[in-house]
Amino acid sequence: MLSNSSKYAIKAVLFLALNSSEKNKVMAKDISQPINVPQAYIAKLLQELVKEKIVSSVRGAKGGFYLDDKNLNHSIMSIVNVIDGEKRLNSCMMSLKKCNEEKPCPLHSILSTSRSQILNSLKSKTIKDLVEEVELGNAFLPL
Amino acid sequence: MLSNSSKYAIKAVLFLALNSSEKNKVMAKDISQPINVPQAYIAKLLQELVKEKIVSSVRGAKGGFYLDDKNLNHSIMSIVNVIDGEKRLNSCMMSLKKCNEEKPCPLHSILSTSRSQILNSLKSKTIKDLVEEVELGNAFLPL
DNA sequence: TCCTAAATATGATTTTTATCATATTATATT
DNA sequence: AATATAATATGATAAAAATCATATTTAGGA
Ligand code: FES
Ligand code: FES
Repeated sequence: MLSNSSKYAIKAVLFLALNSSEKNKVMAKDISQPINVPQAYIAKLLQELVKEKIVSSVRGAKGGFYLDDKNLNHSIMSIVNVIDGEKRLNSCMMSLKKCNEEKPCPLHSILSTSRSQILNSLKSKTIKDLVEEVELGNAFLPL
Repeated sequence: MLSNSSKYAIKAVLFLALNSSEKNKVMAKDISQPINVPQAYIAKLLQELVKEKIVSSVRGAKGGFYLDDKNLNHSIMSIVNVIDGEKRLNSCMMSLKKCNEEKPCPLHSILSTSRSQILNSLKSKTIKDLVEEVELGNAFLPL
């Protein structure tokens, strides 16, 4: 479904959303442990997100990663797109050249509605939305 | 979502369902081209399916692969399970240790219903079901 | 019984994904 | 300005997935 890297990235972003701010930056090494992803690995992923302006950062002493209000309004899909690329989730499930509505493969008929729901959720839900779920106690973030 | 291998395997099985029978076996090399998967690759995948009795085969002259009535009643999920293993589709989408209904991650809340629908379809739909869709002209099998 | 055809077992190679490591650059503090 | 700190750029290594290759086994036909 999602790559490991995307999953890690989402965890890290949510962690930042909950535990950082412009005046309270968090270093890679302090993200690594609570989300259970190796430091060098999460650092690299965060760098890609910074490049796409989904995460903010400043380097040097007192530096670190954080999310500002603009960052918080990005969709979950935008994270996945940066890390996994656009086509991972919408290619044909039977590996036809392309997923084709006019000439759907047999799996298309039975799976594409559910898949669209997933894609739509990922597109419409923002980081902020998920954070709210956690704050309301409807969702959890262990490891 | 599904691995390449699983997608290839499903294509091959559907091709066999439509073009083979006990008295009309099809060789790996004659499956390879129409489904657009390299011969050595599809042969290996089919061997795994034979081992799990999802596909039938006989070797030697006049041999080849085919599906019998029993084979046709296997679910699509059974193919995926043989090729990808059981946990590819139901692990936590944020890579928590396990997908946990009691302490769901933020993605769980928004995605798990759709994912369950996908899993249920894959479990309930048999090879025969999909073949019927193709025969009715509701689904297609190019490349 | 031989010969040929085809799957099977096995494993090698390539590509992609995941993971680790480090030298460089930018920032704050002294 | 000098130093320490932390991200960044870059690339190396490891593991997994995808792909390719081949010797062995089994079945049919001459
Ligand atoms: S998923 Fe195969 S055509 Fe859409
Ligand atoms: S998908 Fe994360 S807990 Fe179910």
